[in-house]
Amino acid sequence: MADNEVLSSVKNRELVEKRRNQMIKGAITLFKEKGFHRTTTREIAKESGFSIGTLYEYIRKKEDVLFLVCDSIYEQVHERLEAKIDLQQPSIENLTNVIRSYFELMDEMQEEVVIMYQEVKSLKKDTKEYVLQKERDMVGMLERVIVTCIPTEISKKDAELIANNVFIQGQMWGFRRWMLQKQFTLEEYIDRQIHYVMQSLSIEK
Amino acid sequence: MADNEVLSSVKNRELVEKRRNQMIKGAITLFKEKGFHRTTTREIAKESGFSIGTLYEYIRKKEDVLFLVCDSIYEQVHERLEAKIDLQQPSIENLTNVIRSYFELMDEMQEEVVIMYQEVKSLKKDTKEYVLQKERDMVGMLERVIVTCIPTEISKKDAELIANNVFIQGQMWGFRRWMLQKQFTLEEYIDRQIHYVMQSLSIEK
Amino acid sequence: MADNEVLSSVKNRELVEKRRNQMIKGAITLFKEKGFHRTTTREIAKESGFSIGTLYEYIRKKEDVLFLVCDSIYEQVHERLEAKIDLQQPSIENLTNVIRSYFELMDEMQEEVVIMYQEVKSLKKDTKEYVLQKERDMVGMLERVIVTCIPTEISKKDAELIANNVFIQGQMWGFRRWMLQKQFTLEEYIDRQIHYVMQSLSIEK
Amino acid sequence: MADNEVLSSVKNRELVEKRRNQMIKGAITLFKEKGFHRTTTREIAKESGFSIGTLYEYIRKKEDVLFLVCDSIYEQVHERLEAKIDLQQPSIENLTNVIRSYFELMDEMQEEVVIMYQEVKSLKKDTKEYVLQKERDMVGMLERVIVTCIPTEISKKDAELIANNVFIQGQMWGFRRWMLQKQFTLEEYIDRQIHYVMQSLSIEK
DNA sequence: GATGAATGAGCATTCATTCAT
DNA sequence: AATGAATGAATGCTCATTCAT
Repeated sequence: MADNEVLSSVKNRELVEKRRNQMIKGAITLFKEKGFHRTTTREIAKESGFSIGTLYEYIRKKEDVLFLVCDSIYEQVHERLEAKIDLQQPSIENLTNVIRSYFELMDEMQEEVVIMYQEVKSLKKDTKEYVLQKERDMVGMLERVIVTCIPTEISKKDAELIANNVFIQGQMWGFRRWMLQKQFTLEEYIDRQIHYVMQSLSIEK
Repeated sequence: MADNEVLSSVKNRELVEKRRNQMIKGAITLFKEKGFHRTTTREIAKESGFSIGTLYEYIRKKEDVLFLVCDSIYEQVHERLEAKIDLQQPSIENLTNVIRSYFELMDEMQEEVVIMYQEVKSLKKDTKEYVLQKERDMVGMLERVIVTCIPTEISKKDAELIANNVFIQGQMWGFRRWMLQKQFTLEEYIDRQIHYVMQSLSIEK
Repeated sequence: MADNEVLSSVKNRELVEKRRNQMIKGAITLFKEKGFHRTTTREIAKESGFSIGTLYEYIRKKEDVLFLVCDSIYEQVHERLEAKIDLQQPSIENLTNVIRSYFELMDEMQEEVVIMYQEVKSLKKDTKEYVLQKERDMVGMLERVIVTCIPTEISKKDAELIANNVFIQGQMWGFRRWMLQKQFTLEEYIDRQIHYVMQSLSIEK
Repeated sequence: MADNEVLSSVKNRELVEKRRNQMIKGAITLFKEKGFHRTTTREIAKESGFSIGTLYEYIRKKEDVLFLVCDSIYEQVHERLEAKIDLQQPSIENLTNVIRSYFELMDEMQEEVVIMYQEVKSLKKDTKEYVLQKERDMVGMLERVIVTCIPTEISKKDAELIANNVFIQGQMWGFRRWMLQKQFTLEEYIDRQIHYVMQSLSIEK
């Protein structure tokens, strides 16, 4: 984890992790409701279950909370997605499973994804770069699975583009829910999108 | 236009329109740089070429500026896209032209699109709903073109999904430029995406 | 004056001067009581007769108030001292008059002098340098009067040293009042100190 | 010493003294750099080599540290000056030696003297009175040496005034170093000032 | 209609001090 | 005796909004 990118006055490692988890949980709740800018540090502290003074024992700036939140979300997505991929042997079925898992994950983590989507831009250059790199990694993961699993040849660029498409179609389910979730069940959405992806990869399903 | 959703103390219609256009132009410049929350009303007034007092003669709340900006952007996109569509007779070529035009437009208006993307959430319920309706309209336009132009049958749902995919693929070119624009030229991007869309529509190209 | 070293959002020159004078007056009252660090910006605003928001229309940082205060005090001392000097023809009597005036001035402005004495160090490098230059100028004035008024020759260095001695003996009357003002009346103090200075300059009185 | 003016939770006398010396040393280092108000208790604890909790075992308030520091500085000055005086028989040479020693001491302890000069005012009434009494004592020492060493008669008042002058001329070397130390070497400064003092005392040198 | 000075609620952040371990 | 995590009052500063001219 990258918690250690953010400086803390408290030395006890375990405690730092514990408090930061409280903080991340509290902050996500609030960011969902009102976004980063409209959430005050006092609210974060309160929601996290400690005082404003204590909050600042574990971070240096309000922005650190946002970074911690973004980092944590990616960490979770990454971890859970990797779990699905690692265990499997390359095969078409495998590919569809991964994509399906990814979509399901995006469904479960809708709110978190929306936060990331809308707030990453508020990070300072360095930390933003750090978080975007994580996003690149995730797209990279999808790309690798695509390349590995399909029997046909595919150019690097095409793989990359399709990986990007899949990636944001997953996110889209969450941040365009007001449009999509009225028309589709999750199942339908996943089935159709996978169908089109397979077509793109010239695979009859 | 929906300028009249936002109340103004000034009665002279023309003047209101003129001032609001200055304001929108100024605000877009600033929002591109620093986002809505980090831009102050004073800055907006200055950039627009009038005083803070005058700014508040034409709006009621800071949020009104954001609404005006979002509305204006959609208006522009809508207008320019409609121009492309209206003139054409339904045909496959026509469809690809529309999609191509849309992608090109998204390229030209990248920054504006990013603003919309990241700031709409800051609008209050009512105005947000208004803006999102515009987005629905645009997706609807794409959907209609798809349905009209292809010779094959396609279900409402499939058309809708593909329209949504195209819609956000266009936006993605702008807000994921840090990823895509390093790998693709606009031409390449458009060609590949259109290719996949056509595949989805079972049209050999 | 150097008011213009401190930026103000308000453009009306006269108003700026008026408000800053209120501010300086209020701040001096408070700084006398509790010093710069223990005085809050809110207190300064209140004592000056306006709101905290208004205070910050006329300064950028709390430190600006201190600078304005220091600058204003020196300005006054300088002005009043110069008035005494300009009008007179060089003569021994003249010299004693200037020194006497200086001591009397230091007596009148005791509190202000104490503020300067104890708070200048809190200024940032640049502004501190600016204020110290004013102090150098004042010592320079005394030095010039000494050199001009006495008939005997005196080295530059000696004149400078004596000017410095006189300068701080004047200040000492204020900031060591707890010691001196119990033992001496102002008259006595001035007479004795002038006596010694004249001795230093080898002038029989 | 007056350490016992400041209450400590720790009972072991030796330990208290040891810790307080660490504290005073650390605090002086920091006060030189940034003054009392800008130095935090945490910094003092760290610089002293122990934790913030431990710091508060040996003092009650932050101001206690300042008192301890001021007291310690005076103690040192007093002690070292007394050493010079005690050993000598009254004589003119003796007087010049004491004054010379005092000036040399002020040179060595410049920074400490500046701290005292600028921070004593931050002490609460009682402790300030205590520290100022020490200053009176020191001036008294100088006064006594003057009276004792010169063959001529001198009034109490004149002796007091000259002692005060010498006292602050010594401090002035430190706190006006930006002005004086560019023009004079320590030797020159001492020689000239002693010369003038002797003149005041009507002693041909 | 235009201006810009005034307002004060609101926010991020700091830091002296306490107290359980 | 020593530690350092926790606390929250206090503070500098910002900024949307108003309103007299």
